Parts: sequence; C-alpha cells; structure tokens
Amino acid sequence: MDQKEFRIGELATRAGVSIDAVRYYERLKLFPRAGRTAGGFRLFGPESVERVQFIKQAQELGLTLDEINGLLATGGAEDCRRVRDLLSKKICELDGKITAMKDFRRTLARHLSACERELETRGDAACCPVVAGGKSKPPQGKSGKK
Amino acid sequence: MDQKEFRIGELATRAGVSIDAVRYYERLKLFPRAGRTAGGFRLFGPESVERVQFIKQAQELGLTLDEINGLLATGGAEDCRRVRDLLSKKICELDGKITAMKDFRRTLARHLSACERELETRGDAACCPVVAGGKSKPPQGKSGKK
DNA sequence: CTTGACTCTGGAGCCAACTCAAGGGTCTAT
DNA sequence: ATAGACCCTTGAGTTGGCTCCAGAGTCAAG
Repeated sequence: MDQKEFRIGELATRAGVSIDAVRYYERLKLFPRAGRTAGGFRLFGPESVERVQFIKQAQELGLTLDEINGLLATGGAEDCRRVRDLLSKKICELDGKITAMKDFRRTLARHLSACERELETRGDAACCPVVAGGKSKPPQGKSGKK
Repeated sequence: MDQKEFRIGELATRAGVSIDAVRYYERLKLFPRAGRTAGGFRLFGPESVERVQFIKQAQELGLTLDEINGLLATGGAEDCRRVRDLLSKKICELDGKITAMKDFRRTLARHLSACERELETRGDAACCPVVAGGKSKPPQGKSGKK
C-alpha cells in the first residue's frame, strides 16, 4: 500500500506544528524515540500525527507538557493503572474548569451588557463601567500629583 | 468605620497573589497608578482586590495579561465601545473553548474506559492503550485503529 | 556527480509572567 | 527612639515552550 513512513518535515506539516517543536517533544520523551533511516533521519508513522494532535489539544486546554507526558504511556499494567488514575483526576479538573469557564463567561456577559446599557443611556458621555468599574473613577479629581 | 485603604501586602494576601505580582501588574498598567502615603507606600482600596481577582480568573482561563489589559478600561465612550467589542469577541472564544473542553473530556473518558477494560480483561498483562496506543507495541493484533 | 531540499546535533535566544535580591527608606508599638 | 515589620526601586534570574542558528550530513532528481 502506501509507503507509510515519513520524515519529520511531513509530520510537522501534517500535524500543524514546527519541526523544532517535534524534536523538542522527543527530547521531553513525549515521543518514543523515532526509528531512523540509514543516514539518521527520523521516520514516523501516521500514529505520530495523532499523538502530536493529542498533545496540542491537551495543551490548548492548559495542560503542561509535563502533565501530558503523564497521560502518554507505553508500558504495562502498572503504567496503565497510573494513567487510569491520572485520567480520572484530569477529568475532574476539567469539569471544574468547565464550570469556571461558564462562570467567567457570565461575568463577561454582565460586563458586556453594562457597557451596552451605558452607551445607550449616555452615548458619548459614557464612561466604561467594566471591572472595579465605577469605583476607581471619581469623575474627575484623579488627584494626581506625580 | 474601617479605614478603607491598605498597603500592598494586605492587597496581596487578600487577593491571594504575591506582592511582586501586584507591582508587576502595575508596571504593565493593569492597574492605575496607586496613591501613595507621604513616605511613598502604595495605598489600595477594596476595589483593587476585585481587580486582582478578575485578572487571576481571566488568566486561569488562558487569557494573557495583555488581553486582560484590553478588558480593563477606565476611559470614556470610545473605550467603552472598544471594550464592548472585545468582550463579545472573548465571549465567543470562550464558547469555543468550552466546547473544546467538553470534547477533550470525552476523549479522556474514552481513554479511561479503555484503560479500565484493559486492566479488567488482561490484569497484570495489560498494556496501556492510551493514545497512539497499542501501536508502538503490538503484542499481537489487537483491535483496531480507528 | 552535482545540486538543492531536507535533516542532523547542540546550544543560544526569546517571550511571558513572575520571583528573587540588594540596598535602603517608612511606620508603629513599646 | 529604636526594633522590627513592612515597603521602595532597579535589575537580574527562572521556568516553560518553543524558535533560531551554525556547521555538517543525507537524499532524490537530473
């Protein structure tokens, strides 16, 4: 079938990261050491693309490479148990984060409508009410020495 | 009544950050320049606590200090409009992130049950199937790729 | 065989967001 | 009035996650 191995450049483009990033991941052991050509070029298979993508995905959600490393096991039962525990912990954390995120969304939405109301009722005289809003703004005497 | 101004140390403990972090925020203009005592000590009011907390909250959700800065306005109508637009953009982003998070949660949950099944059916012979899993160690044919 | 694209290693550099340190001033309770 | 806690500024150091570089080797096409 198709020749299934490719080199680092192709992995990088397929997965949407830089070549250097891939090598960096390898250094951190997020990757098993790749096979090599006779001349020393790394060779990757399609599963590597998935792996990089998993890493990226996890990263975007705020996990460090170190934590991600914990999730990527290759070993036996021991490893499997460790991963299982880590996974359920991470799932809990994620649930917390989702909640926090919804909270923050509400906060932003509140500010947003305050902004809108302000603009509507006061037009160009509006003064932005966001955060600590209204408070630190004595309309004029900002006391300023300096 | 309580005298309502306090110094940097108290702000830091109330808001749960370090003194250095507060000063750092000030340098980055996330704070208006604080008032000072005759001797030069910064003085803060209770709204500062809120502000720090807002910053922390936003940060935990992956915003940079720079982006947060954009959300903290003090100005007039112009500012207010800018903030309004930024806010609605951020809200969209947040919605995307929440979705991504739920996705990732599903991914983890899938891995988790794969782990559990593996441990259950193969006990100590288990080999952890997480991510790119199984591929770099084919004990035997095993299931399948996706 | 030559060329040009690609890859190798090791190490330096960069950005964000702090954190730490030095040297010195301020405040307040006794 | 003095001790000790607190604060000041400036500037350097740290960590995480890359990115860039130099100098050299590999590979496929012509």
